[in-house]
Amino acid sequence: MARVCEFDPSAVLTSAMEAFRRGGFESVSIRTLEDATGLKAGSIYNSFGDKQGLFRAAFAHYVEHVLRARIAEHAPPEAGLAGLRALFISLMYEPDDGTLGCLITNSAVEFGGSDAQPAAVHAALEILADLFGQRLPATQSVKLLALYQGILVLVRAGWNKPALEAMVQAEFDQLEGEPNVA
Amino acid sequence: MARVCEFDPSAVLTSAMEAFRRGGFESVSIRTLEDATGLKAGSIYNSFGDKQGLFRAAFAHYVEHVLRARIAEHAPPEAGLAGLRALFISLMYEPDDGTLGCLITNSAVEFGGSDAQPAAVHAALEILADLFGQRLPATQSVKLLALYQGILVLVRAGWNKPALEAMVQAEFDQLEGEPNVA
DNA sequence: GTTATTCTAGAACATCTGCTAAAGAATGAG
DNA sequence: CTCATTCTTTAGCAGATGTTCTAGAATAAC
Repeated sequence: MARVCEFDPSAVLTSAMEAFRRGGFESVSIRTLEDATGLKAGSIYNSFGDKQGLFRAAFAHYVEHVLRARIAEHAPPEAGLAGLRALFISLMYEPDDGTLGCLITNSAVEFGGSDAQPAAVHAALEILADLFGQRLPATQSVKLLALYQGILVLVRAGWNKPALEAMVQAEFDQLEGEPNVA
Repeated sequence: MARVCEFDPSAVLTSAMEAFRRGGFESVSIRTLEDATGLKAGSIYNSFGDKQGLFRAAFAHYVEHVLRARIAEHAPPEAGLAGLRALFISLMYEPDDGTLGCLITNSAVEFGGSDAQPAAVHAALEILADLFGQRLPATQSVKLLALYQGILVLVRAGWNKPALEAMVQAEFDQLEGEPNVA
């Protein structure tokens, strides 16, 4: 019926996602996104409506292909607390030293000041909260959620990673030593 | 010898600080800072050199008058672990529901993607690390640092505060129940 | 091959960005 | 008062910003 798209949507979203992870929403320009994705501005607007639309798509892509993939890899349902431990440890071994940052954490901070915190951010945090809540009592699952976010902040800030890793190990040692009922 | 400044430096820095806490560095424009501080662009550049200079000054102002003041109020040296508990709880009772956010946490995230993470951010994190380190063993003090950052992310994201508060109470109950040696 | 439809390319727009230059206003030393 | 010095104000610049418009290219049903 008409001309077909030339680009690979998944590759484009991955590139845009990376750019947004690195610089946040505001300070990544359409020109930068052109370079990152290989698309021209016209095509971006044709495919995603506007910059926010591309961000929304990239955010969803992140939740699906980074967050959910990480959970599936390290902490599948049957892996229990050991899986959660592996999940936390994996945060210290990100490809580029973790300075890319987590798009969820970064967005929570960047949009936290505006009136309209995107619902997607809250929903993404809820995924982690649910994951922890299935394997630990309420207070401890909230603690893990906060710890998770805090670790990502510190990793992005370049904090000493061995110290963070030792802390995670000690924390899970304690968690596994206790009688815990979800 | 010459004309004297008309503005109150501390008030100006407080206003600028608030603007930066709300929106970060990048997305707060000089025009916004003019409105926030009451100064005209010319005066800002005359007094602080450039936008980064104003930010640096506002950041130092935050460390001195918000972070250090909060520590002095809730967790003076003699207050021990109970003081740290009060410090953490205070994060949930910020004037504007905490959506302003912590300038340190926000900056760690915003500048984490660039090559040059400002040294001031690391130094500010170190203040907290030292505070915790004086009252707890290493692994637990790192945990508190991460928890602190994570709580600020979650508060800024609008997360359920009573749940966070309960988590903090439980965590410190456990911390005080153990035999801890710094 | 025609044609309706969709994608791409590139230029262009209005607005906003950080920043500066020039002129006017206030100060205190002499 | 005089005058050098410093602050404040205003206007404006050059470049970047998100977005749109138009022309051209590719597709697939007919």
